[in-house]
Amino acid sequence: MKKGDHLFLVDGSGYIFRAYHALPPLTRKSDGLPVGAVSGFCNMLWKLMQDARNTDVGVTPTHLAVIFDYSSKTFRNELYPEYKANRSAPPEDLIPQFGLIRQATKAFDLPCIEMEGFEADDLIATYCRLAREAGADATIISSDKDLMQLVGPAVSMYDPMKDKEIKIPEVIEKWGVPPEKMIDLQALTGDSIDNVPGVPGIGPKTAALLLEQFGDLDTLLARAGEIKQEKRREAIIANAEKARISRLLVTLKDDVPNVEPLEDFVLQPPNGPKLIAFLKALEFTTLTRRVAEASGTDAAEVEAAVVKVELGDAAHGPDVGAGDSVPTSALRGGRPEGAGGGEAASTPAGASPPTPLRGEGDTPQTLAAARAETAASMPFDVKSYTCIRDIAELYRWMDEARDAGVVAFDTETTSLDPMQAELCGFSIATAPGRAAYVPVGHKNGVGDLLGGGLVENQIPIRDALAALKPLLEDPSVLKVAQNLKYDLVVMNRHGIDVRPYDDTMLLSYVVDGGASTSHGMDALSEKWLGHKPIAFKDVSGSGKSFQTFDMVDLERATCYAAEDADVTLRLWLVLKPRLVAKGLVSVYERLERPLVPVLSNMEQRGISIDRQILSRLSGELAQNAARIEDEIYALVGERINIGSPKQLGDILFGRMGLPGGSKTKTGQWSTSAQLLEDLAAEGHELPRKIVDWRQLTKLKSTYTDALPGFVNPETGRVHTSYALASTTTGRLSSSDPNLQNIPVRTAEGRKIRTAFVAEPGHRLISADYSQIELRVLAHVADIPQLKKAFSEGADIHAITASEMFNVPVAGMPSEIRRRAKAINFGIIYGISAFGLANQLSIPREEASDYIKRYFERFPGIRDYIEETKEFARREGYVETIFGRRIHYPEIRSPNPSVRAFNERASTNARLQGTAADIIRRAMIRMDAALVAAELDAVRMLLQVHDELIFEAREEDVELAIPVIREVMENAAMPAVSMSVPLSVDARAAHNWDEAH
DNA sequence: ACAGAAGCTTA
DNA sequence: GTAAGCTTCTGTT
Repeated sequence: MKKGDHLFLVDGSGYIFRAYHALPPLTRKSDGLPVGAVSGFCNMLWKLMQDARNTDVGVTPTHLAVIFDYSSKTFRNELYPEYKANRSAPPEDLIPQFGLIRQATKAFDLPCIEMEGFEADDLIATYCRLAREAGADATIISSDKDLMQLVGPAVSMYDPMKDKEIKIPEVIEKWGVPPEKMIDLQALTGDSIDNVPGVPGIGPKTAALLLEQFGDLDTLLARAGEIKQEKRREAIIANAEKARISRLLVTLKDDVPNVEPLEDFVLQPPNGPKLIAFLKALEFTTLTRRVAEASGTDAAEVEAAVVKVELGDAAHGPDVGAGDSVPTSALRGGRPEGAGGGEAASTPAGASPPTPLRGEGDTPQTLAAARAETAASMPFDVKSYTCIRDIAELYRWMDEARDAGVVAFDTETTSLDPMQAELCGFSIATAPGRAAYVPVGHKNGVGDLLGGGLVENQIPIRDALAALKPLLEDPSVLKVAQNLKYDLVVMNRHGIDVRPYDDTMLLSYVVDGGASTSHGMDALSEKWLGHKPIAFKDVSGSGKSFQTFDMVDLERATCYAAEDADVTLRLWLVLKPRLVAKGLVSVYERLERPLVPVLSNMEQRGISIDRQILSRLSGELAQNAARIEDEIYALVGERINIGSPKQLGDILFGRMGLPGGSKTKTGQWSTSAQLLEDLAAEGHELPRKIVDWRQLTKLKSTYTDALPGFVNPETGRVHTSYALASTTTGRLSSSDPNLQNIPVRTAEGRKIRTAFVAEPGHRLISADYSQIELRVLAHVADIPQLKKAFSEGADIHAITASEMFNVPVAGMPSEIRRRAKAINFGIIYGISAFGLANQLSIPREEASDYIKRYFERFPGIRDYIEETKEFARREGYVETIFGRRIHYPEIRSPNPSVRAFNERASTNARLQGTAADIIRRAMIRMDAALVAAELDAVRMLLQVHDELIFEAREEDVELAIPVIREVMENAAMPAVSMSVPLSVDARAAHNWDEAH
């Protein structure tokens, strides 16, 4: 072996265990004897060997060996008799697979390595060392954390089941420590599976923290007395010896004697017929075909090998054939490869007769009432749903939907992020109780992880979508979905549009805005249908047991997915009439529904970020934060966790006795920035440093470190997700990542904005409304002075100050203007003397006096606030000028503080909600206006409440800006003619910072 | 693994 | 004083 060579070491024992346990329980049981792990293992080996011949692939093995555990007794048992003592025998159905995997390895003509007294991990460690010393690289095919200590510049790991490489950064990401500290970390945490004791009560997070603080295990144990947390300190002192033994147990032995020379591992082309004989014996038809194609062998000519299966003795030696043997086919019950999972239930003919939605006589009102009644009262029967696996049946359902004229539609995918989600299937409902699921991308368990492996008898995705597309785009059929934007992004990516449509989430948002906390389907179903649908996590699991939807067996998938469509259709039947009854149709049709494709497009476009800028910033922030950290430690005298407000409070106000500390509601000392700033102003050194440290670490963790992880690998851009129905006021919200709170206030923070960039040859255009909420206030409250000021383009805060304090605008002290500005914002937020006093750091009496004076000068605003409260109390809601209703069910609460809160929120909601409606109207019209100006290439990317960000070709910028301003400034028209002009500032630049 | 609190970012 | 979302810490399950 020489420099440039690449050794692959497959952790055979680890692989089979992991593959077995990764199978969902249902699939495993119904499959009789799973050879899924063996199939997955063969697929994986084959793929690795294919890559070796494909020089386009970056990492290609020149040497390969598969390593196994020999037996359970190793040198570690001498050290610690309890090692692996509580490990139970492998599950019965797993036992035969150990032998099969060894046989598979031999069928591939690959070295099958094991040694008595040593674990596979020790052999792997030894071969890694040998490869390293020869100047070669090594890749360990495993994801076992016990092996991560081996990772280094020349050694990486590869998780074949997640198709993920594990190098130094990945180890740090997962465990918080670099590979060379993994041994110390494991010594502290122990391992319950292997019965490595560790220190009780110390988990990976704490261990990483301690190692970060003390450097390594020996230092930690020597200086354990310095640990601040009592419980932790005691635990470590008491268990120091256990930690030392644990370290011996988890340290891999990289000098196992008498190992095979690496030269024996040189990768040879596989022996086609020999391999095929084995694969045929196990009925791995797909892989048999692939191998036959690749090796130019006629598979039909090859006779299946006789494969014996060991029963009994599980992780045992090379003498295959010991114990009773039976042919595999007998054990596998003759099932074809990978036929895991139950067959989905199909509807018995004649069950649940469809209630047609078209063709009923009667008046619209009684019809609607009858439909709503049916929808709410008819029981749910998830067993009655159909799983469509036949193209002719799918076409019959498409016809049925077309006849009904309304169809509920839902997609099932592998991810919450619609830009990365893969379609698993879709469901439709044509009448209450009549729904079906069409699986198109469900996979078998581990058996087919690397390449294909679709569950059999699914309609090919192309064919299914070809049948679906005409229905989704049929102008005479209404499609109903819950949160359609998600499904729209997914379907758009498959070249399918959806129109016309209704969205039950948005119907609920318009009908019940403010009254329901969530407009999610489960909540709506319980509220309107009195039915609790199957929870997603009951189908897909959560946490460790989570599996993507494509791994869910078809029966359960059908129950879940078809029920969602059924629920959606019934919700529509209930909610649509209520929309009409409450006179909210135009709010829904003008402000909500049309925004769905607009946002879908914005999300799909995404925005470019410059990762280099972020990574440079991240480095700078880390350095500066580390410097401040050291200064803080020096001032405090010990290495506290600065990120812990609890520890910080104890030090600042407890031990150091700084003044002015107030308590939060849980009895902790408050360490808010405001309070620390005050202390800093009094000349204390430490609070200033803490504030600075917090700013730097916040910028680093939330922005510079997190944003690059959101870059979509296919598009190279960041695609946020906008929620249409998550705020009470009508604003949008942004998440994953939130692009509505990118820093702007400080110079340091603004640097992050420079990383949001336009494509080459393009510019970002930022257009934002100036003082939109104050303008709305001036309009709705009809305040002459404010209207005049806005019409003249005057400085509104200065005018306010001038009115209140009788000082001329010219030469006004900035402090006076600042106070007026705070009052103006206070008004928008539903002012209180308490809040204003806090904001301005003045006594409450003084704040109260300001407010009084303000209302004397602007009596119209006091009237407006009083009218709003009265209306809200009487009706239980307030309205924006476009008729959006926002409910405040608690406004009549007997609790004065709850009531006061609702009063403030409702006065604010009219203003914030109206402003939100205005920018929604602008967004809805924007595309058409740009197209009309032949600016189709100008793309709206982001919305930040009062700002829109566009990307435009350089040559389009000049023309685009006036079009954008025009649309935004006239967005209220013609529904409302505002008595105050709206004003928009727009600017173009290469990055968001300069454009803003 | 999850939930709540505290803190910080935006409009 | 309004409206959001994300990270870290902390304690519980």
